[in-house]
Order: sequence, then C-alpha cells, then structure tokens
Amino acid sequence: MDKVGYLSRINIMEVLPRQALMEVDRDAPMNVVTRGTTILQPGHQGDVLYLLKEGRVRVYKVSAEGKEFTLAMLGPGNIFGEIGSLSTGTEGAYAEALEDTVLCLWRKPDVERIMQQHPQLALRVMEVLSHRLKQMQELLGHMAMGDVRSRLLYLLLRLAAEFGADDDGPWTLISADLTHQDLAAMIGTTRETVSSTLAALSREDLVRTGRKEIRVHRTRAREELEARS
DNA sequence: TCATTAACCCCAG
DNA sequence: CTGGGGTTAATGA
Repeated sequence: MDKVGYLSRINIMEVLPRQALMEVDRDAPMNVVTRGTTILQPGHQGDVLYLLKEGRVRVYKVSAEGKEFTLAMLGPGNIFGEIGSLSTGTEGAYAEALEDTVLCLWRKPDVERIMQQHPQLALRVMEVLSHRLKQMQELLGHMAMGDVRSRLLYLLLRLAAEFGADDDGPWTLISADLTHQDLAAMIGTTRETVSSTLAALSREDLVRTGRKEIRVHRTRAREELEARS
C-alpha cells in the first residue's frame, strides 16, 4: 500500500481529502521502530502526535515500587502523544512498541495548520478522544469497585470487543497474544492471581483457555458481570 | 479476598 | 539448557 493509502486508514484521517493527506504525509514522515523500543517517557514528550500505522503499542505507568500498570493497548489506526494541552492520555506514561512498529511523527505546527484548514479533523479528534475518555471512566469504575474476578471479566469483554474474532458461536477468541502477566498488569494484580482466576472462570464455563489463547463467552460473561455488581 | 512466596511443570529459543 | 510462562498450595495481611 502506498504511503497516502496508509494514512487514510488512520481513524482520524478518514475525514481528510486526498490532497490534505498528501500534505500530512510530507509533514509527518514514516518511522520504523523495532520491537521493545520505548517511544515515550514521562517528562520527555515533545509536542508530537504519533500516528500508528502498523504494529502494537502499549501505554503504561510505573508505580514507585516499580510495578507496571497498562493504560492502553493501541493498534493500527490509533493516535497517541501530546501537543500542548491537547492530550491523548499518555501524559506521565511510557509507550512501548510491542512489535516492530510503523508510525508517523506529526509535529505541533503542522497539526495546527491542517486543523485550521480542515475543521472536520478537529471534530473527529474530539470524537476519538471523548470515546477514549468514556472508556477510561468506565474502566475506572470497574477498577475501583470490583474484585479481581469482575475486573478480569470486564477486561476480557473489552479485549474481545477490540481484538476479538468470533469463531465458534457465542465464543470469541481474543487474538491479542497476551500472557497472564500482561493481563495482570492491566487490572493491577499478579500473574498467579490471573492464572487461578482464569481457572475458576473456566470451571464455570465463562472462558476457555488454551496455550496462549483465551476464548470468552460474551453473553454469559456480560450477564455474570451485571448480576454480581 | 487477595498478595506473596515458593515449588513445580511445560515448552520455545 | 535456560528463561519465560502457567499452575497450584501454603501463609498471612
């Protein structure tokens, strides 16, 4: 796919005409980072917006004791970074490339110029960010109130919605290549607890686990979450 | 209820 | 063979 073609698949870019996309492409050259690279660090995030074209990026914070908490997993089509007071939620966080990743680095003056010329883009950004905000608020509610069991169920449902592939009737396969360690970092618990909680959920036939793969029964899981909260 | 510790197995690199 | 990942059980906050 050509470079402009790539750009048009970035969610917020859908609203731009081709000519504007070419302009963005000129301003924000492609950039390849290898798996494991730290893209963002607390404190050092210049006025840059990153457009994620290929690969996966994990956004996380580190506690004083050194424990990591994952804020978001981003896939192709997403944006992240900060320009001035326009924040995508990465402030004070790390961003790490989970695989070899292709992204564009879009600087503040260029972003502002395009936005002034194409107000639809600004509106689109607002939509994307407010959707993200809503999700974070929902997540926050579940994190603050629930026990591990319901936090995990909620997380699995969200992952199923984002990375899920319906394969077997009501069962949804979460194809995000996540370890128990990763799941633990997303709900603020430990590997062992995730493991035994998954085993328990599996006994109740709410999830099915195999080597490196997790399937969720979406309707049953959702009912369970409603019932117990 | 859950974190922690620790011991174990499995498997891919 | 080594290290990462998954599982289970005991203990104690």
